[in-house]
Amino acid sequence: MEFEQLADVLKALGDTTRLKIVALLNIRDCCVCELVPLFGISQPAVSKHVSRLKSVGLVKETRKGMWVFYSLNKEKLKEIGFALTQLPDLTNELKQLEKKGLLVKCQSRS
Amino acid sequence: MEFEQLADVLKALGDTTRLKIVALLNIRDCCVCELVPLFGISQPAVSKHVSRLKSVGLVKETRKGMWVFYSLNKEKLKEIGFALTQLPDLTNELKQLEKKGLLVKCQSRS
DNA sequence: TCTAGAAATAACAATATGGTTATATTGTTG
DNA sequence: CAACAATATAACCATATTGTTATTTCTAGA
Repeated sequence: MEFEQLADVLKALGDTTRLKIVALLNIRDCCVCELVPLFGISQPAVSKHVSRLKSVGLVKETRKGMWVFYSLNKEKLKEIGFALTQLPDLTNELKQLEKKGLLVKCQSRS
Repeated sequence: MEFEQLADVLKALGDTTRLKIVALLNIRDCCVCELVPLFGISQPAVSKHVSRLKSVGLVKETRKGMWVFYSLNKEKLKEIGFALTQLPDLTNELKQLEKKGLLVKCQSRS
C-alpha cells in the first residue's frame, strides 16, 4: 500500500470518536441515530465522522428505508494492521539515491 | 490499549512524512541531518516530526557526540498493528448501557 | 575560550480539523 | 400532498497542525 493512502487511513483512525465508532461497528452495524447519543456530540458531527471513515474505505453504508446502516469493512481494517507490520520497503529507493550520490550520510558514520 | 492512547499513536502515524520516517528507521537508524535532504522540508520541520513520533513512543533517541540518532521502537509498532486487529471490546459497555435503558435502538430493529 | 555544526525551541502564518447551528435532502406515512 | 423522521450538507468558529525563519542549546575541537 502506498504511503499517502496508508497515511490517510491512519489519520482517519487517529481520532478517539472515529476509533470508537470503528470498534462499535466491529460488534454490530449501526445507524447514525444510534451512534449520536453514545458520543455526546451533534448528529452532523457523527455524520461527518462516519462519512470520513467511508471516504477511506473503512466503512460501508446500506440504506434501509429511512435509516442508513453503517458496517465495518473488516478486510480493510485487517489490511491496515498488516500494512503496519509490512511497511513499504525503502531499501531500493535508498540505493537509488546512493548511486546518484544524493544520499547524505552524516560524518559520524564510518 | 486505551482508545485515546491508540488514537494518538495512529494520528502520529497518519502523516505521509512521519510514516516515511518510520519506514526509513525500520531499515536503519538515522540522525536528523540525514533525514532533512530526503523530504524537502526544513530541519526544524523534520525535528518536530521526529519529536512527535518520540512523544508517542514510536521512536527512541541516542546521542552520539554532536548527532542524535533516532531508532524505531519496533515492538511498539507491532503493538499498534496488533491493536487494530484486537480493538477494545465494547460489548460489555453496550450491555451496561442496555441495562440502564440508555442504549438507543432505532425503530428499524425488530 | 571562541567558533562551528547539529538539533531543538520560539514565534508566526496558512491550512486542516472538529465542533456548532441552520437548512436541505430523502424516504415514510397519514 | 403535507408533515415528520433520519441523514447530509452548508456556513461558520475555535483550535490544531504543519510549515516557515530566527534564535538558542549542546557538543566538539582549534
